[in-house]
Amino acid sequence: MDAVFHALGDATRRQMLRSLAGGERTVGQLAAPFAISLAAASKHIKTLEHAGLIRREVRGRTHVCRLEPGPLAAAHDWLGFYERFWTDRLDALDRVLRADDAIRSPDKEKTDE
Amino acid sequence: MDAVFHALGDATRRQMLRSLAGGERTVGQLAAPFAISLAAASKHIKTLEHAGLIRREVRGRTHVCRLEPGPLAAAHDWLGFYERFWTDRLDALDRVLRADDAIRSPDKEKTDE
DNA sequence: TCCATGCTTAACCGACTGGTTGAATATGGA
DNA sequence: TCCATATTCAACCAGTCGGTTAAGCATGGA
Repeated sequence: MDAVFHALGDATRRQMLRSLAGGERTVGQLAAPFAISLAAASKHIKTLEHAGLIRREVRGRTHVCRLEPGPLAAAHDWLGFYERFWTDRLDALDRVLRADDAIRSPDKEKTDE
Repeated sequence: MDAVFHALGDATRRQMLRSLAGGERTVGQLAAPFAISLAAASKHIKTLEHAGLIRREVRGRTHVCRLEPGPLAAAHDWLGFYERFWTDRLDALDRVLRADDAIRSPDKEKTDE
């Protein structure tokens, strides 16, 4: 989990994942959009691989990468735990607006406890 | 987004968020479970604050923190973009199992392109 | 066989990270 | 007023990060 969030905490790597969402990409293809050396890109890719976010298949002299969605799903689930906080908040706002609009009953924002 | 994922990329900070899911916590309360100095905990909290994940309210000499769900929702949404990859994968598995169970029609795993 | 291609590795650099300790700041209470 | 409490700030340290350049290693094709 540490490795996953850490890997996601870099815009270059997130863009690489976006690219991989379009299908398989070689290391060179992944590196192309960025103004960095191939060595630097290679490190980014290794970071993604280490986090389990991509899988690499060596075909001849090219390394073909594909998205590995498992860790993304795990991170999504982890964040999902907090879903009630933003939905609750919207519900609370909704209640306040509804009450305010109708009968003017003061209703304090209630943020759990 | 960089700051958010970076903040989440540390187990200590993630545990602090979990604690805050239970309601408001002071800096001291957030720091208590960890075998680190208060100064170190203060830095973690500042990191969470900088990422917009928490809000701080100074009450007298204590600093009370509360969860700020917005960036968590944003991260959740960002990951949601990839949802089709793990659901697709499950769908594919489902199709394979179903076909395998019924009529034995070979169906290659299809990972988009 | 020889060379271009695709990519990794190694060594290095400046910046940042997570941790420390010690001092500073500000509030609350006796 | 004086002290304890709650917290930050400043300086420091070792380790990691993202980047570089230069060299190395396979593979594919002429």
